[in-house]
Amino acid sequence: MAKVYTIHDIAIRLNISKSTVSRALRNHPDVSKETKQAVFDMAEKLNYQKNILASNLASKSTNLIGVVIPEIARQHFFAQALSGIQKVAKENGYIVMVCQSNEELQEEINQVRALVNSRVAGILISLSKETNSFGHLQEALDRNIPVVLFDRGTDQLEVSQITVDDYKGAFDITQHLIDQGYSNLAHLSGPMSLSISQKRYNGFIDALKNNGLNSAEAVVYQCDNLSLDAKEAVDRLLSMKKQPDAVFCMSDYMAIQVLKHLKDSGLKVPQDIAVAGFAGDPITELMEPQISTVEQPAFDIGVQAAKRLIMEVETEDKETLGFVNKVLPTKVISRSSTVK
Amino acid sequence: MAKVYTIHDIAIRLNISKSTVSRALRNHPDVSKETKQAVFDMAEKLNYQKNILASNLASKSTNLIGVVIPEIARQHFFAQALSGIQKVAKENGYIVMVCQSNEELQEEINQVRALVNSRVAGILISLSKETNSFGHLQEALDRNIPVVLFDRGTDQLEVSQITVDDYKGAFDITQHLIDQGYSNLAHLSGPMSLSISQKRYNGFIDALKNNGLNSAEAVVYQCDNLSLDAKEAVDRLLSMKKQPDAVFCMSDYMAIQVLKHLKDSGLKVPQDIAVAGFAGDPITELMEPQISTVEQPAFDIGVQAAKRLIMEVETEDKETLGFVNKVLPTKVISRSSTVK
DNA sequence: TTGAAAGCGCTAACAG
DNA sequence: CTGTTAGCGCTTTCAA
Repeated sequence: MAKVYTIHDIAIRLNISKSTVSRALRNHPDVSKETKQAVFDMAEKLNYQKNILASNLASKSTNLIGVVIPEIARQHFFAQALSGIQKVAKENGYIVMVCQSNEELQEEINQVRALVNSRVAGILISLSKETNSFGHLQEALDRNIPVVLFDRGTDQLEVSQITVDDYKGAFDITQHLIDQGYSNLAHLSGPMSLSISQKRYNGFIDALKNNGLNSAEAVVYQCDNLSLDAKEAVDRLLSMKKQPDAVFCMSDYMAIQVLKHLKDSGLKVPQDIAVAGFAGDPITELMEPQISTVEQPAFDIGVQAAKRLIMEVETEDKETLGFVNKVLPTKVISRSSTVK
Repeated sequence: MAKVYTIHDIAIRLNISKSTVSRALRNHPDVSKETKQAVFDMAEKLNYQKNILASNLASKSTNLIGVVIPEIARQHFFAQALSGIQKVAKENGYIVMVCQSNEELQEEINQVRALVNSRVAGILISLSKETNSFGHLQEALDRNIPVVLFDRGTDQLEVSQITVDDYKGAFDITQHLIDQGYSNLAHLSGPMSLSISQKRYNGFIDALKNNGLNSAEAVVYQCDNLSLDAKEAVDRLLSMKKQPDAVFCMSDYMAIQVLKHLKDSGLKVPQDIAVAGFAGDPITELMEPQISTVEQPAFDIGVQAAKRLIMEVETEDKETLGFVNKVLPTKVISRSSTVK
């Protein structure tokens, strides 16, 4: 087993003090050029690796960023956002720890606690669908650990939030459906506990109203579970007296499944019924027909959220920094699933 | 900002020593029941949270497990495996740090170094497609940090490996294609630097031979890049003098894209040409036609790899523990993309 | 520009 | 069963 060297070893060999080595390694301004070079050389020679544990303990700060997301699988969005986060973290010398809440509040609480215990410098989180209390996040804040919400936010917590314009995205794609001549729209929504479900629902409803359509009669099938039973949903839509001619799903994953079951039921998309999703998952482009969706700047959300978090972590005067509430634009991608 | 209490605070209040508090908290056998209770109560009252940094530094061990995977997005397999890893880690009191190599060796090296620097207890890794040197892993091993490979292994390193029977999976699905009456098979393989590409290729070739088919003439389109240019690949297959009647893709993601382009080219699947994938991604079931694939026990791979790693971490006598090389079974899922 | 000394919060012998 | 004493490896005053 290879010997692990410490600043002590370097100091001894160079016949200087530990403190000087420590300073040199951190490129501290008041260490002479020569000393620094000597230290660097020796560090290189010994393959010295700083013990981050000790460093963090002594400096009472860490280079860790905790990320909590509902789930990685099945949601291209989160994977993309995560990439954005990792890029920014890396550029700034932070390491990210990723946790999944599996859409469960209790699990989210556990993960946040674990992160706080690991003394992360800050937390980036996208709330689980069950999250209706925020004590776990407040605990982090109380310990002076900044928290930034991304994508799935809440107005019950005073923290920075980077989200997407879910309302407008939903409004726009609904308008798109109407523009395409569909008039009897249905919406498969997500659990109303989720801010994004609410906003997308509102966008849908308002677009109907805006076009003089009877929003009260609009068919809305609410799925408390994000992975809905698509077959059941489709059967229900098809059994209505006034069958919808278009269905806007709150997620691409729902749309993919709905599309399948509609086709299995013998309907033609988009002739008999149009299908639209939300998220901009690349897989929508590979379906037949290609599915119209609302593109989100997933990677950019990650980037912005991470940048903001790091700023909050590194700013002494949090008071005057305040909080930011950034809403990024969405864009309708019109494809053949909604264009007759 | 809330005060963060330490064992010192508890000790003072209870008028006992820090060491006793430390022991009590860890449920050390030789602390009296009463003392323990008192300590627990006080800890609870103060909302004491152990400083893991300090704990780890003092004990020279951590409860961190580092995981390095090629990429999270686009590959359901890794997300699933990760879930398995997290489950086991959690059950055993470990926290996992996930890193992506983005299929790049340099990035993989950086991530492994960062993990070693963070003093992880062990590393779970699925090699990037570029990985052809193993110095970075050797460095970890030299520091007595166990490394366990999962899914994508190598025979150039003496470590435990948990993989899937790629060879047999490929062999079986090729046999399945032949059984269905296809005789002019093509294979879209991955980069040969990847053990899984090699094994799947070998399985394919051997199945052909085994059936008296001319394996030398078999069409193999090798994609150095895992995200192949499906259009180009399809065009090439279709422009052959002797057009293949079945194509076995080394990944589901490839299969999905190939399916799309084949259909765009006016071919009927599986009548004109059959398409099979590999991985068992749930999305294959939602395609039209549903895609036949080779199911891998993704979650279980994660579970087994994590269990083994933890065992290696916690065993003093590594010598007699040795290494394990576990190959989990695969299963052909026959669907309509390969059944006329 | 450098060094000495104290300490981050915890664990781990060693005594008692 | 409990306390004392040393650290873990690094950062950070405070002096020099």
